[in-house]
Amino acid sequence: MYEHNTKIKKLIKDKNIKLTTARVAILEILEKAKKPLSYEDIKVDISMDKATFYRNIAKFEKEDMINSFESNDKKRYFELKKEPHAHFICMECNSIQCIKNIDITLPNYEIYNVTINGKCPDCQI
Amino acid sequence: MYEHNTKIKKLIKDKNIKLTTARVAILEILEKAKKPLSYEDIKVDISMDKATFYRNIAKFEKEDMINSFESNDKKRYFELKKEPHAHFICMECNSIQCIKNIDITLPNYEIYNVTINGKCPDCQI
DNA sequence: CTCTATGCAAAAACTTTGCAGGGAT
DNA sequence: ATCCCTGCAAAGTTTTTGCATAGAG
Repeated sequence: MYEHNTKIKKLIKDKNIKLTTARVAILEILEKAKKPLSYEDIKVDISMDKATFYRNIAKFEKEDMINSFESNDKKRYFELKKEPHAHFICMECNSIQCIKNIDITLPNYEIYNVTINGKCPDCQI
Repeated sequence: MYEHNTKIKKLIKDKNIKLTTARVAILEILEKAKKPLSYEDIKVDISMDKATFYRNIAKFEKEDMINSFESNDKKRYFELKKEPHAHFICMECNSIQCIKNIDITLPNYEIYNVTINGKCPDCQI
């Protein structure tokens, strides 16, 4: 079973955690999305209890498989871990944009992620 | 009344909003703190209903008098508006540190504030 | 078979809202 | 006198936890 996505399957098995339908489903959606998603975004596409969702998210974070951050709509957003980048959150339209090629370093600090709040180009009057 | 803090008083009157005990109290505490505070931090020093607190915070934000951001303890933190700077939030000890002298610009974006999550120097093993 | 994962329901934590009374201008 | 502000209580939102059952290895 779960033959339909070898890549996701491998992602899970490599961490020595159990391969379940719920886990495959969450990771598949995050992979396809190519942008951060919240529980509300994800639940549209899968039937899974929210407790299961959040418990799996917690496990994925612990295993360093995903990143999360909070937007200004009070929800947490999740994405598969990939090359480091910042997130821009527009306070007008609430859109989230990935900002690559941003270079932030602080001596002696280890940086996990960067969130920038402001007004995006589309929302400038 | 409220003669004890002319600066805060002026801050409020300049915005043409009513000068109330609650408003003066909140702004005085934020001014003295010199670092971002949450409702929980602030309520220790003043007796004020949380509804009043949050309604005034909403008004202050609308009037562009304060900044706010969310930490990873799920609470919102508030500070008086001053020169732009970033906030570093340590995921280990939950401390919040103001980072000045950081230069982040994105062409066509208007930046309100920047939050950096990671591990602070004290929490590196 | 054993141990982890899941679903359901209830709780938790922080913030917001409705409403009636109080206070600033 | 008018309108905005305040306190209280109740509701709202997102995330977490307890417990019994189901499922992966």
